[in-house]
Amino acid sequence: MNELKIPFINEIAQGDCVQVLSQIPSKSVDLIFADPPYFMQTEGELLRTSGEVFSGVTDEWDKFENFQAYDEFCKLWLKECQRVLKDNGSIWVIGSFQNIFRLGCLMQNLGFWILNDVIWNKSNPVPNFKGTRFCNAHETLLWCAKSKGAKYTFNYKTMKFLNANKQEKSVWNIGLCIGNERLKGVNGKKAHSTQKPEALLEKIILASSKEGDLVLDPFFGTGTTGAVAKKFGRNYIGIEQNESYVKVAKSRIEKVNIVRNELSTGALESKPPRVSLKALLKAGFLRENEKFYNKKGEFICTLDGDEKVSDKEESLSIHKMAAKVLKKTNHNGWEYFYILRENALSPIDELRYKYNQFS
Amino acid sequence: MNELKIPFINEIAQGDCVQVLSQIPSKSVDLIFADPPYFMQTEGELLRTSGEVFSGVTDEWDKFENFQAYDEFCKLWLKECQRVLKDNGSIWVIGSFQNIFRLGCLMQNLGFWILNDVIWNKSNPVPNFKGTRFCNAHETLLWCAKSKGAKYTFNYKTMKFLNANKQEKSVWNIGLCIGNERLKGVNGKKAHSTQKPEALLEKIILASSKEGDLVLDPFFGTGTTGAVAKKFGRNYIGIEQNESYVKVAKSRIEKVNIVRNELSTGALESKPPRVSLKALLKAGFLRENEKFYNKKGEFICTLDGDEKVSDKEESLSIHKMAAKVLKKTNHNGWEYFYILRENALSPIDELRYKYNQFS
DNA sequence: CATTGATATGAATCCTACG
DNA sequence: ACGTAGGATTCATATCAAT
Repeated sequence: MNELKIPFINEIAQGDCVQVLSQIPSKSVDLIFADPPYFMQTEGELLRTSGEVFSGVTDEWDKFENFQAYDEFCKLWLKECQRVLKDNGSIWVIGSFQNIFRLGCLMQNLGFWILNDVIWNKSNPVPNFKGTRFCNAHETLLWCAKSKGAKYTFNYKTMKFLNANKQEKSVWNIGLCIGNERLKGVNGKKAHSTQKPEALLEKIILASSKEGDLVLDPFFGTGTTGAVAKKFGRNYIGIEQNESYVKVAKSRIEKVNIVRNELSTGALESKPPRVSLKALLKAGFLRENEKFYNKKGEFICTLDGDEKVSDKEESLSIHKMAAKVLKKTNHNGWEYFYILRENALSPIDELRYKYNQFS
Repeated sequence: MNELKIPFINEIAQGDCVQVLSQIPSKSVDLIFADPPYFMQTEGELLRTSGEVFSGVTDEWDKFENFQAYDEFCKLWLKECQRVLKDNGSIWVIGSFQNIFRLGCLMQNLGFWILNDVIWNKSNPVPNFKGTRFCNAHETLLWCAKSKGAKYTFNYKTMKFLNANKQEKSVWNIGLCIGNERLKGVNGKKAHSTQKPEALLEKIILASSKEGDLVLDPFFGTGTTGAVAKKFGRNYIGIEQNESYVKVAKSRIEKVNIVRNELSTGALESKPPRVSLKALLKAGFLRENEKFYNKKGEFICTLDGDEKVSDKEESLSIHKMAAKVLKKTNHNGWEYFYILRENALSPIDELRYKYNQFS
């Protein structure tokens, strides 16, 4: 195995994003979350309807000459991200309409493969004070595999569990980062102008990483990614240029308590053991010529040899036989068939778990 | 005025999109809605969980060699759209993650100015059958002015009215086009693989066009844009290559009934008449040294000359005076002040409407 | 007629571990 | 790396038949 010496693990590297990235070995990171400058192109002051000045993003780090300069900057850090990402890793990038189309186009051109564009639908957005457009109530996240056809981690069942046991969709309703969660500077003002809510990072990390994975955030800010990574038992690397952000992030992450549960460990993703009929027969869990019934107790077919079942017309796998009965193309035979034990129906699905336990 | 001879008004031009566009005069169109091919890049067959083949988009018109070919195609029709659009017109483009980032980037590069990216959040999306990603439950619309700083139509109050009198946001919850609305071919199958819901076009047209405006759709399909344009008293031009789509669209639009109400006419957008205090005084609606009260009947200030009001400290406009009392920078004085008529408080806001009516 | 249940379907970048 | 067998996977609506 290649023992890569990866620097900055569970640390914050203060410095230029691309320069620090260049020190990280290729294919060493499982997950990347990037919240780059949005290049908002705001001009002048925006007044609230009350007449106060709205405190938006006016930071120096959000200023670029033009689209071309912004594109070039993004191409640099995106290429480095692609290099440090493991072949089966994935990357999330967040933006809004000012920059996300440039990022998406760039990423496609670089060979990233978009898995989803996820909409962060803000439940409490800043209104459009002047009534000149629709209230901009969302931001867009791009979730990409390293390349077309590349593998990636997706904890489908964990996401489903967190969504009232329904398949999670591409639109997420999450509130802004406000209240106690919003980090304040010594002056009582927000410490960072674009701090992301932990709920957003929790979903991202639980969806697309495993316990012990390494999560990289090249625009670490006040460290939401690091805090959530630590909370759920992931490792992190933070890169941040601004010293005051680094300071805030460090003390924040120190205070984080680790949570270990079925969500963070990926326990919900476990798959049933792969056991063959042959093995079950050999171990005595199935009998020769065993009769298979459906849930209602209707006789369907008989074990034929040690691999297939027969309905006297033909010999098929349990899956194909279940599908045949249901007039479908595919069906899971383990879930369809029952056998008789002590005059009662017993699901064959239990057998593979028992076999796995006792062997 | 320039009397442009615009062809194809309230007709469907059958032919190549760019070729037909080239026949339309520059700066002649108020609104464009474009639903181009998405370049879905699907491969092979997708099976439903039941084992049946899912009938997605396999049309020839959605096939392109690669991103470059797609980009070049889009650049051509987008440039023509920009040419035919009036300086104060706007354009909507719809897509999903396969193509929208390319379109957005292209449009920014061409000088279009993004006003909003609007999310069509589908209430009943097709699930992800295999559980491999988040269910793709939305599409993205780009709404752009012709250039930075260009004017555009936005019927803010109409949108607010339709959203339970709250400012409309950038995420719209709208269902898929199904049921009776979905046009069927003679075989009973969907006539077009990607027919858009009328609810979507209704919102777009009511938000960003005026009665009598000309709405262009360069990818007309089965004519949802034309049907909704006609319904709300707008003119349309449809461009569609496929003869069978044109046929369906024509008969569809013929059956459309025109609806004329406060939404379609833009009546909700009317602004209060601009009347000066001087004019009100001269016409006798205000008296010399008239006393101004707040809603509670508390005396606030006195008419000072014929342009300002005075609280004995200073002489200000009614707006600045209202703001001063409320300790704000700005406030609408017309809505704040009342006068005494027949021993009752009467809003001064009424005066400018009365003046307008009788003069 | 109201209710229930089975079936159909919608812009889709839709499997993976093992040999 | 590549082919193949095993087996895991769906939500909201509309329609229509059956009760």
